[in-house]
Amino acid sequence: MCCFGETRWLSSAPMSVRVRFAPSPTGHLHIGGARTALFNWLYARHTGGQFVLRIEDTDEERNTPEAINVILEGLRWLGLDWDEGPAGESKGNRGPYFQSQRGEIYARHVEALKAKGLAYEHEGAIRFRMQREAITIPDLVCGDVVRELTDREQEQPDFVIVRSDGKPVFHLVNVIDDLEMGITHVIRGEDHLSNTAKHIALFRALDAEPPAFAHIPLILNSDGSKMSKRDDGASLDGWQQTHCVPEAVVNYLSLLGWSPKDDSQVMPMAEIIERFDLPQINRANARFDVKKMQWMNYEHLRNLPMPRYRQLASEAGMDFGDAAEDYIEAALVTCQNKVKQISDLPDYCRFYFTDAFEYDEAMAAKAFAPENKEGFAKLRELFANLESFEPELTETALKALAEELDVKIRALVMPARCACTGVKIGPSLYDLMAVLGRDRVLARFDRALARMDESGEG
RNA sequence: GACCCCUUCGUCUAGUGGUUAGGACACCGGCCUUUCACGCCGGCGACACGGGUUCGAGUCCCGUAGGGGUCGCCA
Repeated sequence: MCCFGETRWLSSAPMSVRVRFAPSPTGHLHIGGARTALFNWLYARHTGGQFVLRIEDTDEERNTPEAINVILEGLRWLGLDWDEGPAGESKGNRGPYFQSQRGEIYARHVEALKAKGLAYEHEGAIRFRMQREAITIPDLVCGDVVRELTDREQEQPDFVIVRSDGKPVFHLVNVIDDLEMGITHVIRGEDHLSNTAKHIALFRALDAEPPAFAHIPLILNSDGSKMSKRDDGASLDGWQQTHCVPEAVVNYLSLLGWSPKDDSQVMPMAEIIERFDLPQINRANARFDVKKMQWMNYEHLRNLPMPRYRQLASEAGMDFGDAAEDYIEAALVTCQNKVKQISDLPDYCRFYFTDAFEYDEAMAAKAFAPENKEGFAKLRELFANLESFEPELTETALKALAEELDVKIRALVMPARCACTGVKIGPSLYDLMAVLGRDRVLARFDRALARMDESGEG
C-alpha cells in the first residue's frame, strides 16, 4: 500500500503526458492565455510529462517577431519553460513549432482526406465531410458533453478546412498539429468546448484516437463581462511592467478555476506543481480580482530573498546612488515587509540614499512645533553620546528621555522621524536610524533644529 | 435563431444527503504600535428561483431565470 502512494498520478496518466500551449501572436499575452499556459505547464510538471509550445502564426497580418517575442518573454517571466518549441533555434524533434512552416504537413493530410472521400472542393475551398449525428465529447472537466448540430450547421454541416486562397483553417491545423506532435491532453479554454466536436470528427477521419480534453473555465472581468485586452489586469504586460513578483501571478492564476481543496492560498511554485491535477478544476467561470492579485503579490514580495528583492527594486527604477552593498541591503531589509508593491519603494526609501529631501510640510508643521524643540535638542545630545546606535539602545534611550521629560514618546519620535526621512510614514524609526548611522542622523537632526530655530524666531 | 457550459458571501472558493454552510481577498470595528504595514481578536456577508425525489437537499432530478461560450473561407 505504502509503495503506491507516491505514484497515484499514474492512474490518471498511464502514458507519458504531452501537453501544449498554442498561442497566436497578437502583440500581447492575455491573462487568460497565460492561465491556460500555466495549467498545461503545471500538468506537465506534475506528471513528469512534456510541455510543448507551438506558435499559431498563420495570420500574417499580426505575425511579427515582436508579437512572438511578447509571448516568449511573458512565459519566461512567469517561469513556464517549455520542453519543445521555439528557442532561438527550435528545440524538440516534433517541429517545426511555427504553423507558418508546416504547410506541407497540412497539405499531405488534406490530400489523404480527399482521397478517402472525406473532404471535397466547394467554390474553391475545401470542406470536410462532417458527420450529421451528435458527437459526445468526453471532457475531463465537464464530463460527457453531447454536442448536437446547431440549426445553421444542419443547413451546411461540412465546414471549410482550406480556404479558397489555399490557407488551411484553425480547426484543421490545430488537430493535425496535436496529432503529429503526439499531444495526449488538450487543456484549453472553455470557449473551445463546442468546437471540439469538429476536432474529434477530424481526428477520427485522420484515423487517430483523439487526445483527452480538459476545458477550463474562462476568466472574466470583475463585472462578469468578457475580458478583453483593454480591461484592468487583462494583459500580462501590465503586471510585468509594474514589476510584480511572477510567482505571485502564477499563484493567483492557479487559484482561478482550480482549488487545492483546503485553505491554502499562498503557495510556492513547487507546492502548486505537487498539488495540481485535473480533477480539482472547476467548471464555472471566474472573475479577475485586482485587489486579491495585489495582495498575493505583497505576500510573495515580503518573502523574497534579499538578492531578488534588491534586483526587483533596481528593475523598478530604484536609484541607490553610490551606496555600498551592505548599506543598500540593510536599508531594504527595513522596507521589505512594509512596502505593498515594489513600485512604491523608490519614494518609500529615498531618504536612505540622499540628504537632499524636502520636508513634508503638513508633517513638519506638527513635528517641528516649538513645544517639541527643547526635548528634541536633548535627544540630539543624548544620541551624540550613546555607546552605539543599535535600535535597542536608541529606543531605550529615547523612551527614558521621554519619561524624564514627562512628554509623550511621539513628541520625540515625530521630530526625529521627520528630521531623518522628511515624511510621516516609513520604516521603524530605530531601525532606520541604525542603518543611517549616527553621523548622518545627527546631521539631519541639526538641520531640523536649525529650522526650528528659524520658525521659533519668525 | 440553434447548440453547449455554468449558478454557495461583493470576489475567489470549501462543501460529494444530516454542517451553527468553512476559509481567503475586500470592507468595518478593536488590540498591538513612534508612523505605515504585519500580526491577533471580532463584525458584515451566500446556497438564483420554482417544482419534485427523500425522514431529511447547497448537495440528486426537472423546469425557469440569469451569466458565459459556440455555430466564419478569424484564431
